[in-house]
This record gives sequence, structure tokens and C-alpha cells, in this order.
Amino acid sequence: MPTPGRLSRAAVLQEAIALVDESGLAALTMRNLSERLGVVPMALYRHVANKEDLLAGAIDQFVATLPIPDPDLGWREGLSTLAHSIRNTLMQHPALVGPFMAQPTLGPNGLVVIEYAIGLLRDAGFTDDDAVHGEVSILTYTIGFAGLEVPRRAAGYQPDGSVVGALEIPFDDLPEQFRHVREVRPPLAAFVSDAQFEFGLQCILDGLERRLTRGRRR
Amino acid sequence: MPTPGRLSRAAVLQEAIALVDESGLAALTMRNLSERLGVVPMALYRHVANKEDLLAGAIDQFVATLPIPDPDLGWREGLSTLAHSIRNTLMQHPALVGPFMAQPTLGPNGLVVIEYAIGLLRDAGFTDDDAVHGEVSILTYTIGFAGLEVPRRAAGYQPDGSVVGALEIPFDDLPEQFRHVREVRPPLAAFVSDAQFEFGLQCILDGLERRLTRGRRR
DNA sequence: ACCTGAACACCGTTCAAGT
DNA sequence: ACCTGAACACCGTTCAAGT
Repeated sequence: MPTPGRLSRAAVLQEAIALVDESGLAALTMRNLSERLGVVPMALYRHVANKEDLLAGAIDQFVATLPIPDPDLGWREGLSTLAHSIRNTLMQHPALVGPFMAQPTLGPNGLVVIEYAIGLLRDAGFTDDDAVHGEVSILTYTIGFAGLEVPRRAAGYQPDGSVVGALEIPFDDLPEQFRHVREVRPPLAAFVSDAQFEFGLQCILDGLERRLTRGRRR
Repeated sequence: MPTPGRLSRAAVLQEAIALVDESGLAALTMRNLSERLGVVPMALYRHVANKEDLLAGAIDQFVATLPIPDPDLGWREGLSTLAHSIRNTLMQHPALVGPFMAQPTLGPNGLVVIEYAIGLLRDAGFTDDDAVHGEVSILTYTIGFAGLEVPRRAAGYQPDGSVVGALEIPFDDLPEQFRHVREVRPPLAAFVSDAQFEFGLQCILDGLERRLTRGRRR
């Protein structure tokens, strides 16, 4: 005795995100999802074209939750806040970060982010070309960082640089060929620590600032 | 009349890479791969533990092909050459870039890359901490760039910034909310152009250089 | 030691049918 | 308009058997 209109595209997408957050990307099957919604698998096809469309819809749904920082922040603080905000939002749905990167476009909700970042840079005096390149550099670094962060976090690498439940590299046994690695002993979690994210971000911002002051000098 | 020892792990991994290069990641099934090798699906399990192991092996195999630049290059040129070399190698096997990013560690062949980059930075006078952070920043940016580049390249975005066979954004129809995007008209391929890759890379290198000169001044 | 064959528990998706 | 049920052509992987 099914109630008509029980399902909607939004409800399907929302449940898909919940399923993926709880059980991972592999658990996202039409059969699993339909069962959670109390419906037969084929009922989903009334609301999504196919599985690819389901995934793209779920991603667009969570991109929409991305908070945009205050437009009155200075360009450095605005971009920095945006980058942290993107990383945090992506890490709230780790199983969707891979599919998110694999989308060929950012989608309509992504345009809001781009508008914000380009606006900050133009208002600060960057040329249009540098504003676009700068915005993309920040986004590429941030999204790429999150993409590498997800599997490492799952393997036990912590934001503070430590590792839980994984083997450390046996530095003392490394051959002479790896002299620097042996001496420096870079922590395994170096790739995904909060400090590392901040370091790379500040490097890019420093590089942008140099372009701004060089441009003014001319 | 099967010849014993016909298969080997290396042969299986090599054929997996060839299959994925030709037909994409979705085509990599035990059944497809075994057919190409003239063998029954279950024969593969003598040489790989399971599909996950097959993919990890294939990735490690192609990471091994990554060329390491001349150690006598200056730190800026060495890192820049390394970054371009990584991007080029990854783009030769686009279907493996996603799985590559999803690996929790770089593997033994990745250690060679890390050793090279940290060595360059230490020899140039960077502190150990900055050498590690700098190396990771460059790798994160480069691998992340390639990760975003693959699906966009497949959608027709070209390295020179143009787009083949895809719709351009209707900039004139954008609402006032998107003032900057409307005025600047950033090319769709901005994310994956050669010029963009170089710009972000130079920003990070500029940021690193500033840390080097600041450190010396103390 | 290495490969085979049949079987099991899954997939996404089609098609025709119900209400 | 919306949901159902059966079926099809696939998956990865197990197990027991061949040579």
C-alpha cells in the first residue's frame, strides 16, 4: 500500500550521502539505497537517471553546503578561510572526495566559490589573469590535499602528525641511497597534518603577494 | 595444453596497465584481464591476492617509471623539473591517477622521489622542517593538479586553455551575483592548462624561497 | 606448482506489468 | 504518476578438482 510521492530526488540524494558517510562508497548500490528507503531498487530510477547521475547529484548537494567566508576579509585572510572551509567540508564526507575530484566541472554551486575568490583578488589589485590563476592555484592545492588526506586518514595518520596503529618506516635500516630521509625522519603523517596544510597554503599566498607587489611597482 | 609458468606477477601487472590505458578503469575486471592473457579468471589469483592487490601492484609498477631529475640542478629548477616529470608520468596513465591518489602510502618507489626533493632543499640551506614541508607541498600540488586534470582532459579541456566539444559558460546570462566571473570570463580549461600548472608551481617555489632568505637573515 | 570449471552471492539496468 | 517483479548480462571470489 505505497503512498504515492513518497520519494523525491532530494530525499534519494540525501539518503545516498548518509549511506556513503556511514558505510563507504562501495556500499552505495541501488539495492542498498533502495532498501534504506523502504522501496524496490527500480523505484530509484524514477528520480535519478542512473548510478552516475545519483553520485553527481549527491556531490552537488554537499558542495552546496560549503560556507563562503565574509566578503570584507582581506584577500589573504579571505582565501585562507575559504581553503580551510573547503578542506573541512570535504573531510566531513571523505567517501565523496574521490568522486568529487573526478567530476569534470565544479557545478553551479562551485561557481559561488570561484566568484568569491576572484572577487577578493581583483579588489585587492591583482590583474584579471593573476586573479584567475591565483584562485585556481588555491583550489587545486586545497582539493588535492583533501584527496590525498582521505586515504591516509583512513590508514591511521592523524592531523597532529602522529600515526595510530601503523608501522613507522624503519629509518635506521634504509640504505645510504636514502641518506636524507634517514637523517630527517619525516613523519609518515607529514602529508596530511594541519601544519603541513597551513605551510603549503602560506607558500602559495606568499607567492601571490609577490606578484601583487611586483605588479604595483611597475 | 598449458605451459607451466606461462604467467608471472609482473606480466599480469603489465597487462593490467595496458588494459586500463586502452579501455579505462571500469574495464579492469579479472575476467577481461584473464581473457587478454589467454587464461581462465581464477588463474590470476596465483599471482595476485585479489583485485585490490592487482591495482596496488599496477600502480607501484608505474610509479617505478618516474624519472628522477639530475641531482646537480639548483633546488628551484630541480623541484620544478620533478613536478613536471610527475605530472607527465601520471598523465600517461590517466585511468590510474585516481587509484594512485587513493593509496595510503607512496610505496618504496615513492621514497626515491622524497629523498631527491628533501635532499635538494637541505643542500640549499633549508631547515629540516622546511625541507619536509616544502617537498610535501610540491608533491601535493602536483599530484592534486593531475587528479583534477584527468576528468577535465577527458571532457575536452585542452592544455592550451581551450575546450573541444563542450559548452562554454553563458557569461552574459549570469546574474549580478556573479559580477566578477561575468567580467573576467575565466576559461573553462583554466583549471588544467599548462600555464596554470606553472603559475601555481612558481607561487609555491616563491613562497619557499622567501622562507630560505628569511632563515638566512637570522 | 599451476591452471581449470562450476558455483555463489552479489552488481546495474531492461522490460513489461501493476495500481 | 509512481512503484513492482522478473529477468539479463555482468561482477569478485570460494571451493574442489584436474594435470
